[in-house]
Amino acid sequence: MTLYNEYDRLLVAVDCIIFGFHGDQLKLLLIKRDFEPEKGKWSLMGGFAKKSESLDDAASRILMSLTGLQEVFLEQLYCFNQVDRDPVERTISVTYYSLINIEDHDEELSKQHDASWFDLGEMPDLIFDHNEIVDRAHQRLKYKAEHYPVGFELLPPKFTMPELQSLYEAIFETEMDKRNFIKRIDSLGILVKLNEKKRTTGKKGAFLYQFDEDKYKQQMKTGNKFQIKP
Amino acid sequence: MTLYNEYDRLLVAVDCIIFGFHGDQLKLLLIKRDFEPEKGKWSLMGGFAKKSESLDDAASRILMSLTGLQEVFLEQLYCFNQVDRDPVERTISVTYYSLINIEDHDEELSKQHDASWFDLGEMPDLIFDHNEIVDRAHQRLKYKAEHYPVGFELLPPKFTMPELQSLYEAIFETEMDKRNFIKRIDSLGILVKLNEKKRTTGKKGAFLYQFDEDKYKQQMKTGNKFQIKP
DNA sequence: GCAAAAGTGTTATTGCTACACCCATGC
DNA sequence: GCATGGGTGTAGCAATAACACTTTTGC
Repeated sequence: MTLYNEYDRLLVAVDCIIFGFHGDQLKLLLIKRDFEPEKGKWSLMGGFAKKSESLDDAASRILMSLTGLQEVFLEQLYCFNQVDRDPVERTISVTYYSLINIEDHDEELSKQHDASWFDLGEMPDLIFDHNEIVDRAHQRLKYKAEHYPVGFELLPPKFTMPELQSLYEAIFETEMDKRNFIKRIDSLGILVKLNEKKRTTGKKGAFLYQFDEDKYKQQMKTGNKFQIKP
Repeated sequence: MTLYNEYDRLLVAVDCIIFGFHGDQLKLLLIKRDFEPEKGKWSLMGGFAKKSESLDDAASRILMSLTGLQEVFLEQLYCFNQVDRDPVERTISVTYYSLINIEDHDEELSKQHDASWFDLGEMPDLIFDHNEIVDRAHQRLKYKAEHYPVGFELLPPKFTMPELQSLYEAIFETEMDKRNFIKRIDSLGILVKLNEKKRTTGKKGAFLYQFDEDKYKQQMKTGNKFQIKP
């Protein structure tokens, strides 16, 4: 079939916003771009879509190539489509944001790409419209973390309540009362409290918790809704 | 410059989900497709992106060509990207949803496209993945209408409380208590009550209201948040 | 023994839900 | 005069927000 012949074909970039969390700070993994244009500037990790591959798969591939991670949280964010956003050629960018446990990523790989982590509040100027993309990703993360249990993706499997709280404080850019926070989390009925303490922070040590996927599904079935208010 | 030479270019479709509201029902404007493949089947209105045009502009153009409307609510929904979603050629579809006052659209134009309005609950089978697209659009509309004053886009400039309520009931697929509904709307402080009644429905007639953009902005400035709970 | 972070309950207020009767008018 | 849809208030309950002291232990 040779229908659709008269129409334009476009370059489709796939760019990834990679969130991590460490030491009370939301962080983003950025690369030093190693090709023209804008070689040497900071940028989101990206690549181009292939004809034989879905964009979802392309995003996975690109994320994998920088972090070594697969099967992590990865969701389409938005298609940025201004005509002149890339000076070389008309390119649209379909963006995906990812939430990873910062300890899991492959440091060797990220070194190869001249990548490094930046606090969300202290980002350099990025190429093209990437700063705008990051803003939108943060907005989406705020929404998503409020209504779905995605925060845990940014933490190790075992984490403490103070860690969880400071994660949400970083995402929402607010401060919260710790008693109210714990009450809210507790009432969700989706965590398991372990009989272990993490002793690295503080001197008393804090109990470790785990997110329990099954408990979460159970809660949703019974009509309860996940929600953490900012 | 001839960078980026090695990469694939893709067909980019732009499809529009056009919502309307009439007689207690959320409705969608669909067209009978007049070209192959799937000629004669029901479909969303769409077109292909041009190299020299942003996708936002393409969506406006496509919406305009079917409804005659410009400057109406139009927002990007999602990029559907499965490799085999269009059997002819690899095509990604960047979708936009629109909210229009059903009385405003140009019936001549829509006749030319063999378009007609369907209740959201009584949709025919659509081509490709368009049913899935509609589902996602409805999900988005639920979210958007809950948190932003977009419902008014679906109504005439002057509307009654019972009309507004049944709009929200249609969007959220729930029933609401009319006293609580009015209380909530009133407390937002964004409507102007007019000294006119609409007498077509019922025998008593219902007071007309108008949405006041300035009042809305004022309310948001003072920290109030728009929210209509389902 | 003291500094640093973890853990723990109660109260006041606010917001939300549930609920039933009268009103105005067209026929 | 009666049928139809429009309009109105309150009370009980649940969720939320505000708030301060004690505990543990590494140094």
